[in-house]
Amino acid sequence: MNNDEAAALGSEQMRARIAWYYYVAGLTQQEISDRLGIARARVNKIAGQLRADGSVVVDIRLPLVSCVELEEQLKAAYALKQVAVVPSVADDEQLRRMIGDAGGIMLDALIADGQCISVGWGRTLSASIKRLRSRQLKDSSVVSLMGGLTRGSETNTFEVSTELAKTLGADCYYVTAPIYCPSIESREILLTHSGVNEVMERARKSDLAIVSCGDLSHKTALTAMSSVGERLPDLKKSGAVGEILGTFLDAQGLPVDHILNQRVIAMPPADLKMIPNSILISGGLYKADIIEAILCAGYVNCLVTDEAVAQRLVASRR
Amino acid sequence: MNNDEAAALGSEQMRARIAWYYYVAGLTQQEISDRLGIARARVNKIAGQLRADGSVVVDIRLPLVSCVELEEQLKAAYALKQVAVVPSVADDEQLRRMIGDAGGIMLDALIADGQCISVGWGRTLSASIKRLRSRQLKDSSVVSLMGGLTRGSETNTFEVSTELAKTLGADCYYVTAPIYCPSIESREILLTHSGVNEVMERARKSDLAIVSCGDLSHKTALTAMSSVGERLPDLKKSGAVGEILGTFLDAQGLPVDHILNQRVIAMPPADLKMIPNSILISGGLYKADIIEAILCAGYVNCLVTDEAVAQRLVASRR
DNA sequence: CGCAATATAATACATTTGTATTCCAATAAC
DNA sequence: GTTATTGGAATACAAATGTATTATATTGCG
Repeated sequence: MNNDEAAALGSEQMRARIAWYYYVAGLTQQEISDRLGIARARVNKIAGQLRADGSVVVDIRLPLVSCVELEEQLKAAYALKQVAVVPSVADDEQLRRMIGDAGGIMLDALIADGQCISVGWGRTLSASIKRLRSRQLKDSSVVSLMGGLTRGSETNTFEVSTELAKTLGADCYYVTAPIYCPSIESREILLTHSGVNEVMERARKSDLAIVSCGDLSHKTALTAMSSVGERLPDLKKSGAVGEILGTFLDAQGLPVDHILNQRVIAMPPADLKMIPNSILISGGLYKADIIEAILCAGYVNCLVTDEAVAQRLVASRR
Repeated sequence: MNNDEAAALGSEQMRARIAWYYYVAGLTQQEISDRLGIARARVNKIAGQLRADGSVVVDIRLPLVSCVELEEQLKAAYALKQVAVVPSVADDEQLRRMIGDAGGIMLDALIADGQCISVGWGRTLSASIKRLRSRQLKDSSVVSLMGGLTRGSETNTFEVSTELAKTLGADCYYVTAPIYCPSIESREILLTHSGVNEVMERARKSDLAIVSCGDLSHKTALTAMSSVGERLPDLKKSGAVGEILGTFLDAQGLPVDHILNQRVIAMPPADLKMIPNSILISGGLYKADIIEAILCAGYVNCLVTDEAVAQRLVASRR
C-alpha cells in the first residue's frame, strides 16, 4: 500500500490499519505514521483510543492462582454460581477496565439468543459492555432496570442499555423516568401512568440481570448528583452503606428507611432474586461494604470483583 | 499484596501478575517492578516474552475492508472454502506472527473433538499453534505429515506436532524418519519397515491438514539445510518454484523431476486433496509463486496469507 | 465572503521502554 | 574447597512513547 492510497483511507479504516500495525505487527508509531502519511501524534492518540474503546482487546492466558482460589472460596461462602476475581490496582479507572474486561468475558459466555437481559448502570458496566462480542440476536431484548439521570452524566442509564442493545442487535426498553422523583406523589403518578410499570414487569421476567453498585463516597457517580450528594449525611445516619439499582441498603443488605428510597424509580433489589442469572460487576476496596451487603442478602448469584475486595469478603465470612 | 508475598511468587505466577498489570491494568514497568520487588529490566523482558509466547494475545475487532475484499476474491478465484488475509509488513518475523495469529483463529473454529489433525512444519505453523486455545480433546489425534530434520533446527517437525498435540490434549503420531533420505534405496527400506507407512496412512485419512510451504530463497528454513541448499541451482533448473511437505513443485503445482523429490519422506501433496479441510498458512511476497502453484493445483481448500500476496494471487487470475 | 470551530501537522520535551553492560550471589561441577 | 555457570540486580543509554503547544489547513455557518 502506498501513501496515496493511505491518504484516501477513511478514518475507520485508518483506525483498523493502526490497530493491526501497532498491536499485532508491532511496528513503532513512527513507522506507522510514515507509512500512512499522518502525524505520529495522531497515531499515538488513536492507538490509545483503540485500547480504551474496546476495538483492541487483550486476553491473558495465565490464570493467577491466588485469584482462582479466591473465586472458589467466594462461590462457597456466598452460594454463588460464578465468580471472577482480577488483581487489584490503585488507579480507579484502570481497575474499572480490568473488572469490566472480566465481566465482559463472563457475559459473553452467558448471553444467548432468545433472552431478555436487564441492565443497571455504571461505568464498570459500561466497560463490560464494550468488551462484548457484537452479535445479531433477533429474538432478544434489553431492559433497563432503573430510571435515568437528569443531569447529563458521562454515562447515563439510557446510554448503557442502548449500547448493550446495539452490541447484541437486540431491542431495547427504557424506564422513561428520573431515577429519583421530586416527591412521593410524582413517583406514584409516573408509576401508574407512563408505561414504566410495564417495563419493570418485563425486567422482573428477564433471564439475565447485569448490575453494579455504589458506595457513599464522592467517588461514586450517583452521589455526584446534587440531589443525592447533599443527603449523604442523612443516608449514613440511616445506616446505609451504599446502593444497588438506586436503592440504598444497610450492612445486612436491607433497604434503609430514607426518603430517597421512597422516591426511587427502579426495580427493587429483592426482585433480582427471581432472575435466573444476576451478575454484580463491581470492585475497589471502598465498595467492599456495599458489595458484602448485596451478597449477604443474596440479591445476585454471580460476581466480578478485584482481589482486595475478594479477600475482604472471604475474611468476613470466616 | 505486599512485597514479601510477591518475593515468594513462583516464576509462573510472576509472569501472570506481570501480564495482568502491564497488558490489562496498564501500569508502567517501573511500577510493576516496584510492586513485585524485582528489577525493571526483568519486567521488561518478561513482558516481551508474554507477547511472543502467546500468553498474551490481542484481538482486533475492526476488519480491514481491503483485506475482506481480497478474501472474497480469493475464495472465488481459487474455489477456496475459507480465506484470511492480514495486512502486509516488511519484517518477516512480524509477518509470521500476524499470519500465525490469523491462522490460529481459523483453526480454533475448525478444530473439534473426535478429529484427526495432520500437520506439516514451519515457523508460521508454529506461531499458529501457539495462538490456539488449549483443550482437552480425548478422542483426537495429531499426525505428522513429514519426516524430521536431522540438523536440529529451531523448530523441528516433531516439535510442531508435539506442541499441537499438547495444546489439544490429543495423541500424537510421528513420522520417525528424516525428511530426505540419503538414497532412494534407504527410502524404500524406511517406508517398508519402520511403521512410517502406517503413520502416513493415518495422515491420509485425517479430517484436517495444516501445512505451510517454502520458496527457493535462503530465507526459507528448509533450504537452510545444507543437503537442500546446495541443490538450489539444480532445483531451479528443473523448474521448481518452492516446496510443500518437502516436495518441490513447478509453477503449475506439479512435482518436479528431481532427486530430492525421489528421496522425500512425507505425504505426497496430491493426497491432501482427499482431506476434507486443508489449510495453507503462509505469507511474504517471496513465497507468492509457490503459494500460487499450490492453489492452482488445488491441494488445499483454505488459505491464510498477507495482503501483498493476496493481491498478486488475485491479479494473476484475472 | 469572512469567521469561528474543528481537525491535523509540526515541534518540543518529559517519561517510559528496550537493551547492553557490569557485577554479584547462588548453584552446580570438579 | 575451588571454579564455572547461571540468573538476576544495578546501571546506563538510546529509542520509542505520551503529551502539550503552536501553527496550519478545513469545515461549516452566518
